[in-house]
Amino acid sequence: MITKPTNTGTDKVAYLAARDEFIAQWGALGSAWGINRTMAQIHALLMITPRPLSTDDIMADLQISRGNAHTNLRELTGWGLIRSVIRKGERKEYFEAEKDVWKIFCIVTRERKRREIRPAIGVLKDCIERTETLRDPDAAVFTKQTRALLEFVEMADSILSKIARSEQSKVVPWALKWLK
Amino acid sequence: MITKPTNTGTDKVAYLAARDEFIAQWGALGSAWGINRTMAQIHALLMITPRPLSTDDIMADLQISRGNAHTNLRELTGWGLIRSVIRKGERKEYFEAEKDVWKIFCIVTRERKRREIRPAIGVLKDCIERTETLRDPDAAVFTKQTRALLEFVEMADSILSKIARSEQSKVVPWALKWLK
DNA sequence: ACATTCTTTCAGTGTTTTCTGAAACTTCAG
DNA sequence: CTGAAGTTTCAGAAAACACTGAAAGAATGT
Repeated sequence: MITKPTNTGTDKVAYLAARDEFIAQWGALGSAWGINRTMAQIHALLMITPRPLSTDDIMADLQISRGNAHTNLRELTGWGLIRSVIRKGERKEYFEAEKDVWKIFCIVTRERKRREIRPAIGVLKDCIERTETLRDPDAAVFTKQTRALLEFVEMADSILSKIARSEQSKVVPWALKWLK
Repeated sequence: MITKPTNTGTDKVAYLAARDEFIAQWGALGSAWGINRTMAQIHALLMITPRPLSTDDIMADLQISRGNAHTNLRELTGWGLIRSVIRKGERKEYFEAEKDVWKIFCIVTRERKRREIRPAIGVLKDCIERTETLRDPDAAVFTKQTRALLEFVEMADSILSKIARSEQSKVVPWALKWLK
């Protein structure tokens, strides 16, 4: 005899299916933006789980090895997207994610600025410095183009800094108004 | 006897060194953002070269195979970042890049919206739809969190659309003013 | 000191992504 | 129609990247 599932039983199944879909897609999205798939999936899992999870919980849920889970949890901690939680009386380490979407945005912005935008600015400045006094006509075009890029990237950088330093409560109403 | 290099000779050497550095770093930056290294390098090369280049020119310059050059040139064309130029009387196809930094930004924004943001919005909507009526408490948390994400992504999408539709001449002065 | 529990590391392996090069195809001039 | 010039495709090779699992290292309690 087949047991008739309870309502909460079917709910759980539907929920878990949607949840898995979300985790999988979030992982794929991460990939497209240069973020390791597993890292994005762990992040997704922690974002939508209302309680801290241990390394073993995550290994079991995503079907990944301890080493993989460990490395990516550290990486996420490095970004500041998750933090570890120690429960008193327990030796195991648990992890919980920052859940506020605005804060997540600010963290990612700050980190990408630090990791990629700043170094790019350095390279551009270096290229300009090394070529701006040269007489070669191709060099002149090169300098001009890298200058334009530098100017743009520096402006984008400033604007992002400003936004990421603002409160969501100030930016969102402003954005809504501006969008009309 | 070692030939003393002419001024323009040393200039060329310095320029080529800076140029190679730029191309290499632009490639690395592309990688970090989920863009194929070669595609980014070809883009860099075309951006800073004041004349259209043929597939063979690019193969020689970046030391890559015909297939690789071809594929990535098509991909860049697909993004709208470069266009092919046919010189009359010649059968070979040449390529030139969009050089206006603001236009490049708009193109990349539009394409990433289309390729990644819109599908992400689809996934989020689907997850919400499938879980919003469930009674399970974890499902409720899940729906709430995905709703928050959806709201944020949709707002970001609108703002980017608006910016990418604007003229640089309108946005830049506004940004400068706003930054003070 | 020792056992237990948990974390960290990393060499080896597996997977995914990208690249090569040669063959097939297209286009065009003669 | 034929051959030369150029383009496209794609199977297999190479490179980059990610993952596993087991061993070593910490931390804690007894």
